[in-house]
Amino acid sequence: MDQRSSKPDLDSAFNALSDSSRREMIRLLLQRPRRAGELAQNICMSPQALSRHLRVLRKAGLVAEESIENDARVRIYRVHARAFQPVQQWLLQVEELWRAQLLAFKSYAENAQRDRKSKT
Amino acid sequence: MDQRSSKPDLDSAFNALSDSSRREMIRLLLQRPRRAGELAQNICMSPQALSRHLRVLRKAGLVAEESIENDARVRIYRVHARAFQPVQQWLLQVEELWRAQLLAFKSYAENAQRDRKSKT
DNA sequence: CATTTATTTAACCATACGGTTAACCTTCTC
DNA sequence: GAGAAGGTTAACCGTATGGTTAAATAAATG
Repeated sequence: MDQRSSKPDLDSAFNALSDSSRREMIRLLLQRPRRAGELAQNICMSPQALSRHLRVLRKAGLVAEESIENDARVRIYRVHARAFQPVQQWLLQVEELWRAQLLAFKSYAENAQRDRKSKT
Repeated sequence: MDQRSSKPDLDSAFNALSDSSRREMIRLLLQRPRRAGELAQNICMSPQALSRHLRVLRKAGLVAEESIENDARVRIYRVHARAFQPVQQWLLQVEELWRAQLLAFKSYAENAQRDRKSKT
């Protein structure tokens, strides 16, 4: 019955996206799958630091690593777009509830206005 | 020229959403604006802890507090839906780039297939 | 005015995060 | 095989986060 453990994927996904370097990495990996070193050049960060960011993204399921046949040392990173779906979905739900709140307020305001008119 | 300081709003927004308790608070506040105590009942959390979560949401701009005329002790919290827009927008951009990547792969695959056919 | 009510802030603590340096794999390359 | 290349992990350290208890604020209430 612990609420905090109900959606660990959303937690880690949102958390992974809360860092601008990681978002930039996502953006670069969306252009095309890249090697870690390639990212390090563009992000201007030490390979070690970048590797940790990659691990955060990997654990959140947002990126996947795959080997390449030529050189087994390098791993290619690719965005796993499916993992964004829960995030998108949550935000869409927010939008939906927001609209419902707007409608509720609108009808409330209209009722209040009608009540004021009938009172005078 | 510091990349990390370019989008502090997105950072704090994503970070604020990376906690399931805070997401639940958002959900409750979307149903209707509520007082802090009301949230504490539903979230099952000490008022102090909840207040800090509220501050995180407030600093991220996701919720706004407003006073109420009846009792000036209580503050009503309300979702500030506009603040979700940058987040949504960023994710939409991801989706867009993802589609571009899909198209690129598709054309690559088709070319490869055509090349194989023409070779035989 | 003292008390209760509603909530936030302060102080404290344990834990988590992020960067750096150094060490470690693994696989090319000679 | 020795060494270099490409990356990841380990150890360390400062700082941020989150919860708790206790104190503070502010206003309704008796």
